[in-house]
Amino acid sequence: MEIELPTPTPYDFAGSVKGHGWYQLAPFRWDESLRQLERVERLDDGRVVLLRLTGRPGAVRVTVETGQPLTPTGIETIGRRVHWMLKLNEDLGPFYEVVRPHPQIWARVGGGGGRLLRCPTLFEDTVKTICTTNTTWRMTIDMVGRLVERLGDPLPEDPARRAFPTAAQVAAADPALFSTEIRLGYRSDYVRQLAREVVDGTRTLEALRASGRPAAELRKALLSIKGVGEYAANNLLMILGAYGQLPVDSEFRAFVGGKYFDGQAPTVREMTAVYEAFGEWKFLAYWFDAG
DNA sequence: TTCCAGGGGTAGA
DNA sequence: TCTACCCATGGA
Repeated sequence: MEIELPTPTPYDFAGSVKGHGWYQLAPFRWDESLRQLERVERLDDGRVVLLRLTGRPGAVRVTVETGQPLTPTGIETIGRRVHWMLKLNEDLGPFYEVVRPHPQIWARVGGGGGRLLRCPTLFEDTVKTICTTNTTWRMTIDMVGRLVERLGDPLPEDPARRAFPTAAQVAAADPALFSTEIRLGYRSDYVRQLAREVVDGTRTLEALRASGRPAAELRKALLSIKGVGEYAANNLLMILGAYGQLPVDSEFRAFVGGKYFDGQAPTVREMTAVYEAFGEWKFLAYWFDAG
């Protein structure tokens, strides 16, 4: 069956999805020939379905591969999650205005990009962000792939493809599995602790997705997660739609140092000052400045 | 062998 | 607030 979600104007489906590496992490998969984003998704009732997303004029089409018809609740759930993942609710108009005078950045986002892909739950985005710290992107892809492969629910029609594990599934997993199979390194303890906190209710992670919360409040909550520091918190603020903080990591240092400081070793304060004029849109300005 | 990759926690100042 | 040191993992 199919669901059509109206999109803002301008909107570039592929540009937005591929503007960030998240589309390369399981259970997302990008089909370049079809320009289609796929994702195995576990619904609240435990059913596992395959979503195929494609850009249409004025809309995103969601094709749901499923043996049995979806319930109205299931359809509503999928629509809501896809809407969240694609950030279709955000008003990027002010961002476009701020970067319009910058030809290089404007060329990369002016046609409707900038709605960087996120996951249906903040739990998944947080786990993935932790898996980007102190490692290479290649290893992040592998770590997330193993997490999904070992703990996620299989798609009935193709059991090799799986959904992202729920917090309950991560919390209930045998700890030995992490060291022998999933191999997140020291990140395993952070991920498992977060999953336990979510399951036992001591951390109401998904509540942070509610709109209207001040960025400072979100930031404080995110930094209280073990394994989430400055870089990870600012990356998650971006995920949540707050773009006023920069993700200062080795990539940021290399890019800003190379482009604006002739390869010298500026301080973090000097580097972040480069994007000061972009105000509440610093993250996206940096992101598309870097390419 | 050593270094380090899209860092972060902790102890000690 | 700042620094030194440690942390699993795997590639260079």
